[in-house]
Amino acid sequence: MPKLVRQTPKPRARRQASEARPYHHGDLRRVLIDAALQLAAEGAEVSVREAARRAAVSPGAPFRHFPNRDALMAAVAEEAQRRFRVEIEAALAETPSADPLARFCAFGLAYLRWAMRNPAHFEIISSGRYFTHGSSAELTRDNAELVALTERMLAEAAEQGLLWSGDLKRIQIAGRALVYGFARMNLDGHFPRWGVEEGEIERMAEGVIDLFIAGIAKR
Amino acid sequence: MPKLVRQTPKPRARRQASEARPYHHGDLRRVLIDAALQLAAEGAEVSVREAARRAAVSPGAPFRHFPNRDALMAAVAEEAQRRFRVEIEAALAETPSADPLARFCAFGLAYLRWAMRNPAHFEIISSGRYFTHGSSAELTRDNAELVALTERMLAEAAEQGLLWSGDLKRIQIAGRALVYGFARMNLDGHFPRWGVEEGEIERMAEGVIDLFIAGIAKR
DNA sequence: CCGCTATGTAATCGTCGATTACATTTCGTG
DNA sequence: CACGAAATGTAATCGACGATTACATAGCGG
Repeated sequence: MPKLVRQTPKPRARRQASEARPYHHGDLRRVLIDAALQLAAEGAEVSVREAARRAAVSPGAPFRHFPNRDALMAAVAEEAQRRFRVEIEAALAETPSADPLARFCAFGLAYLRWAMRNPAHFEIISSGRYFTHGSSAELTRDNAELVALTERMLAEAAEQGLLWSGDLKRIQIAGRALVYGFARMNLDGHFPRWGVEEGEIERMAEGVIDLFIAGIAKR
Repeated sequence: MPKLVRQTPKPRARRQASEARPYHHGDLRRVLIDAALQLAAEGAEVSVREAARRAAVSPGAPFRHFPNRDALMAAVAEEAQRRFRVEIEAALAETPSADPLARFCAFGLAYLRWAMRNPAHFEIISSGRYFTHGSSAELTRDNAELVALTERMLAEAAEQGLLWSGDLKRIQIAGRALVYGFARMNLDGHFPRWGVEEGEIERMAEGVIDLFIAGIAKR
């Protein structure tokens, strides 16, 4: 076995013209984000070095694209958040009900479903432990849009006299705490301790959302 | 200033008989747990080495008491959980109301107050990322007791006809998701993004709990 | 064609968790 | 009381990681 040799592309072996790689590696930034996303999805620790390994690149290379690990994680979070938002909006598009509470319910369900099917991505987005959250304007904006979405639903519901309480902010926070808490209980492995079986979780999510809606609806 | 010298007890300078230190350092295990707790409370990363430094001991010493970092974190979690449980029970002792829903409410408030005043400890207990949760029987038992406590309250409330729904498990999970989610939103720094001011949080916690109670109460 | 900039490599540092060999203290038992 | 075993701590070392630096190379534009 030859002793590990310098692994630069051979001097005059030009790349095939077919693939237009603009630079040495060809958008290493993108490849690193994807590698990190995959790492997260596998439940593994996301390290800059491992992402570099998967991109077949030296350990120092990523730092040309991200000043530090935090910045890579922030980029990963932005990508995950984008997917999250797309899925939520798709689910809402499939529920064009006129009833604002029905849409509120659909939102909660889509939120929980995505969180439970993409636990690692959800964690990166929401936990605020992988990077400094103030840094990403895109993340903040994306999140604010989703918040505004539910605000509108609730305001509409209030206008139509569907709610018994007029404190919309309180309802808003409580609703978010409910779905966020449920998602995190799943993420943090609380459900086995609570006697909730694996296959039972998604049904329980529906039940919990229904309970909340019934709790705020006019009686 | 003298150059940091080996800090072993002087050869024949026997310790005062008053304090019975059984071994070299005198319950290093205890000191390490306290150091780690303090580290967490400061918001710093909890590393075995730093705990060892604070205990003025070599980096390898802690491994005589904990097989690995996880085990140290588990011990820290047990200590934190113990304090958590003590505080909850004290709060309930101060609320000897006959009304089970009032006690349920007091439980939720005590839960949230502790979580918001000891964020790092709450995180270690609940996040399941600092150690493998299956390992600590004490933690599991402690938690199960608190769960049983709220179960009894709810069962009592149902007996007295205070609830409109009979699905106690669903109510239980929803209630837990609500307080857990609220605590984690605070922990994960979500509230600034939600326009909730720092001083407003505790009041909002009360409001959210009241909303939930009102939502499950007989109408 | 030449030089500038973007990008990647190699080498290095300090920290961490973990393991091992060795030293010292404590304790129980004969 | 002495001595050996067990408990406890130290020192040295390993490999992985994040990060920085000096250097090399590819591609673009004047």
